[in-house]
Parts: sequence; structure tokens; C-alpha cells
Amino acid sequence: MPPSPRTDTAARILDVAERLVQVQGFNAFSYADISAELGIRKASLHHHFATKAKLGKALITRYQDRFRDALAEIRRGASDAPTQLKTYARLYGNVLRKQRMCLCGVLAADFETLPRAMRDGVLSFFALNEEWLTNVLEEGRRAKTLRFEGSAAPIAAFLVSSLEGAMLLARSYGRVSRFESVAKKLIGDLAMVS
Amino acid sequence: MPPSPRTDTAARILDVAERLVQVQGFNAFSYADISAELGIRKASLHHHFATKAKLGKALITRYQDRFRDALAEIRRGASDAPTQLKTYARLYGNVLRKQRMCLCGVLAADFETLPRAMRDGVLSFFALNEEWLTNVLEEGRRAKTLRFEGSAAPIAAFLVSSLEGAMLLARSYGRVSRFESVAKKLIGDLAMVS
DNA sequence: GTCTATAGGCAGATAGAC
DNA sequence: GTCTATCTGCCTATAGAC
Repeated sequence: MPPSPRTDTAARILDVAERLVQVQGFNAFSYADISAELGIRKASLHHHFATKAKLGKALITRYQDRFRDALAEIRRGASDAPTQLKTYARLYGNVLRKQRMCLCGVLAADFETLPRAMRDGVLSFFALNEEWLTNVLEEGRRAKTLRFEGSAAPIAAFLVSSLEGAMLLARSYGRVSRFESVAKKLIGDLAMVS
Repeated sequence: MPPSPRTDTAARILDVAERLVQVQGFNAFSYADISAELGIRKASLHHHFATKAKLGKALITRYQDRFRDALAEIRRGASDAPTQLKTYARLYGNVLRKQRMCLCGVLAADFETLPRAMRDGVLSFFALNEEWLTNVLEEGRRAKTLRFEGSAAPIAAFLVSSLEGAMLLARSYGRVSRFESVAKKLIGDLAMVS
């Protein structure tokens, strides 16, 4: 299994499917929706992704790969921990500004209806986020740019779930500012300088 | 329109539908699922709730009515603000312990696919939660049992979205403790005595 | 208020020609 | 790799008997 879509057509299918899932959820979109938008017959879509489950898994894999790259990029920036957290939150905000939910956040709502491979992918995405945040938190505490009590891991879990929840409600309200407000508070409560 | 289901059958339909939506999402369950579970034909279900949209709206209305009652009950208990917040968080935890998501939390993920009446209902539920929390927060600050900066309303919005997000991820992980951890931190950060 | 029967459409998926 | 054609099954919803 290749790490990225083999062909350009596969990538375009993933682009459309990704947006449809982020906006409507996994159970509300269909091959017919993609077909209509790309001008490609449903049967051709099945040539690239034999089943909806495999398409879903490919979506998660690509999404996570891109996210991993973005997280590594933030680390390479070598800014202080509070700034890294702000940049991290902006990743979420950028998704929301496109009127979308986090792919894995929306799949978490569909979780019980997903095939196992997709469930594993969703959990893996959250784990990636929490591991990255745990490192940033610990580094920030050592550098005295962040302040918090106890282990970093539960704080990381707290941050991920709070940001996902903030996205969920902000999109329903149609107010990105609701998300920004939560993100600002989360980071402000951790930063030593503020 | 009556405030509660007219008949016992209607109530049983709502009971089953509510659980199905909370577990699977609005677009993943069908009249056939309810039919199979209650031993009532699909056509009979339509006699009680003509369309899926009307069934969905009835679900939200009943859920919100019950929640409103529970919130009023907490207020009648006349405990201090931190205790009221803990009891409030336990309402969410009780849902999660039944392996369910908050009805309106899961509908927020389906938001873009919902008919307007259901969207309005979902937003109304969140508004109810935020108004109640705003009152508790302001009262707690006056009584010096809670401490926070700025207006109470954005803190209330923060609490609701963080709890919803915590439910979402805790259910995916199958670990209620992840929710409890977040709830404890949220309230602990607000309480003066701790 | 529940039933049988069915309409009309869309779902995911496959066969096989080109 | 894309197409036409089709399958099978499920979906929401309705008609009308009992």
C-alpha cells in the first residue's frame, strides 16, 4: 500500500470525499456525490477505491500524514512553546474557516458505525496529536514558558478534546470566533507570560 | 403540538430512536431499525411520526425538556456553585456511561445535513446549557466559591464545548475516565477552594 | 393504531465492453 | 481507467384494508 494516492485521479477523489465527510459525515455522503462533482462514473470511482471503507481509510491516512508533516513543521520553527501551541490551534482554525469539521472529529461522532480499520485510524490520529502536545507541554514547562500541574499527557488529552468540541459547536453556530475564544483561553491558561 | 408524546407507543419509539441516534448518528439509523426492535411495522411508526425530520425534532424537544428539568433540579438543591458544576458534569457522564454521546453533540456533527427545525433545536439546547452555566458562574463568583476573569458567558461556552468534545473522544476511546479527567480539570480550574 | 403491500429512489458494488 | 448496464438491497414514505 502506497503512502500517497498513486494517481492524480485518486487524489482528486480524495479531495472531494474529504470535504464531503468533513461537512456531512461519513454516512451522509455517497459515491454518487463524488461522481457528480468530478464528472466520473461511480464504477470508475470503485476502480480507485473498491469499497467505501477503503476510501474512508485512505482519507484518514492522508489526513494524518499531512497533519504529521504540519506538526513537524511547527517543531522545526523552533519558537517557544506558547507560540507552538498557538500555531497548532491555528491548524484547527484553518479547517473551521473552510466551514469544515476536523475529519477525525466528525468520524468520532460516526465512530460506532465505522469499520475497524477506520476506527483504528481515528484513534491513531488523536494519539498523534496528544503525543505531539505532550512533548510541547513538557518542553515548555522545562523552559518555564508554560505552567501546569501534574503530567503533561492528561493536559494534552484535555487540549485535543476541548479543541475538537470547540470546532463542533463553533461550526454549528457558524461562528469561528467561538472557536478562537476557546483556543485563546486554553493557551492563555497554560502560558506563564500570557 | 403537545409537550410530551401523546401515547405510550410514541414514547417507546422515541426511546429507541434516541438511543440509536446517540450511538450511530442521525443519518445512520432507520425506521427499519426501530421497527425490528419494537416489533412494530415501519408503516405504524409513520403514523406516530410522519417523517424522519419530525421524529428528529421530537427527539430534541424531549431531550431538551428533560435536560431543563434536570438543570432546574440542580438549582433547587441549593448547593454551592462548584458542587452544582460537578452535578452538571455528572449529567454528561451518565450519558457516556450508557455508551452514548450527547444527543445534540452527535447532531452537531450531522448539523449540515439536518432540516432547519432540527438545527434550531440543537442550537437551542446549547443555548440552554450556556445560559444555565452563566447563571451558576456569576452566582459562584459573587459568593466567592468560583474564580474566573472576564464575562461568565464565554466561560460557559467554553465549558459546554469542552465537555461535548471530551464526551466525543472518551466514547471513541471507550474510556469514561478520559471524560472524568477533563471534567475534573475544568471545574478544578474554576473552584476557589478546590 | 396496526397491518400488508408497494411505490420510487438511492445506496454500495459488480460484470464486462472499450 | 473509464464507460454502460445492472444487481440487490435498503431507504423514506404512502395507500388502503382491518
